[in-house]
Amino acid sequence: MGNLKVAEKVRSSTRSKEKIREENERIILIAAEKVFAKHGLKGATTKQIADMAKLPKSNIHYYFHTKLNLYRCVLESILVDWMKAADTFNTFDEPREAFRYYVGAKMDLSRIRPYGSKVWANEIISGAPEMEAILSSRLKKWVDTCVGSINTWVELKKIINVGDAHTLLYMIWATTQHYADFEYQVKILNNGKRLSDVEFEEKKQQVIDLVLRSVGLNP
Amino acid sequence: MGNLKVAEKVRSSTRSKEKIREENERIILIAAEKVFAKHGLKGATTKQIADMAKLPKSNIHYYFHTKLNLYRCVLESILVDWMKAADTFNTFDEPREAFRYYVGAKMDLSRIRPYGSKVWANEIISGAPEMEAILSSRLKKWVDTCVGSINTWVELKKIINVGDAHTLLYMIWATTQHYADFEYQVKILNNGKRLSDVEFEEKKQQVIDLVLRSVGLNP
DNA sequence: TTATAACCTGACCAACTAGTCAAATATTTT
DNA sequence: AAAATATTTGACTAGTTGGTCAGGTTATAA
Repeated sequence: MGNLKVAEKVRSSTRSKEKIREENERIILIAAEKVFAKHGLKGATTKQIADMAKLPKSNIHYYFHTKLNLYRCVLESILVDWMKAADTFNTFDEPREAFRYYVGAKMDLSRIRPYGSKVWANEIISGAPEMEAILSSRLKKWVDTCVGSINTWVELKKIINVGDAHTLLYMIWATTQHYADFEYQVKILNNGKRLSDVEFEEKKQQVIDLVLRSVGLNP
Repeated sequence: MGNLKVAEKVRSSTRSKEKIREENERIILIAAEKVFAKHGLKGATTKQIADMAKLPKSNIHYYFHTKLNLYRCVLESILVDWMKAADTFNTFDEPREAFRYYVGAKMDLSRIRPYGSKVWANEIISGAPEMEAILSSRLKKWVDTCVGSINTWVELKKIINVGDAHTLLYMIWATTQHYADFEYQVKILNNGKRLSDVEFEEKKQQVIDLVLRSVGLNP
């Protein structure tokens, strides 16, 4: 009887209410990210998300109430990683290092979290109805800082005059995110084979070199 | 009586069966492109397309039978413009001109037909279920030719060694299409104002310069 | 003029969808 | 042990969706 009680307590502590919620929310968020990436907010169905998460549909609504709310939670969690990569840009004073590590971080993010990147892309393509606030506040502020850094580097003749610094940022975003958002096209044009880890590291270095040369730096 | 007959004939010739079909198909394709751009294949509804085209929903089905077929027709019509821009690349023997005019053509396409670019992006993001055949045949062939040209230029020391030429092509595609696919983000980061024609021409030139420098060419 | 073929569209339907709810089960607190 | 709280889930519903179709109008060929 004593042993049984211990056994129960162990089981109880490994599946406590808190842990249950934590784990289920995580499972649902991962499943939702995949489904939203493939079909967008409107095209995704809660049934698909439930099947992907291997949970009954009611469970999805129990934890996240509505599809729109779940979608917003997915976007938020992507933004965290996005901003984490963004931070690397301001970690370095020299443009060579700033670009090298930021582009590298963005490439890594595309590799590690391709579905997240696709959800973000889908959201912007469809008019950013849920992201507009974040874009015009947090992202705008970060971009302004970056543009300032780049302009300073131009003034100090550390990099070539690129005109509007936004253009350069967009090139970096677009190119790095291409490997996530367009990964199916990349795969098809790579003779149907997904890029291996080694191949991807090669491409990452090539993208870094392209970016550095584009601002007049010798890689 | 004779006059009436003439009047009828005029009206008849301006709205002949052939013209009617032509015009309605055009109107529907344009409307569908917008709606598919915003919501993707699954998320778009035939009702939305009908409303956008200011036609009854039955009319959409009369001309295109199914949503999937209409979607395929939209994709096909986009591919035509895409390949037209692609042709510019092989029109020039010198890399400076080839890149300059190809990047310019792709930027123009993003400006002129942003919804088309978005539909294409959506299709690839969602796994290219309808495009896979085209990508692995027509597009693959074109890309192979381009890669060949770029490699030749590298061998002739006309441009710097960029490693895998695909990486460079992806950078060009991603950057130019960014101005169409992410135009809402571009707008928000441009203080909420859409790029004017003059501004866009500036960005186009900046993108061209970035690309040229990235391959070691002095713009 | 008449017959035929193409165009047009409101009404309809079967399938699907987001979200609800009540009842059952499991955990935690008292 | 019992009460309170949280999780689980099948069954259900109101609204939406792609697609059909009959019966109409309009253009064209005979």
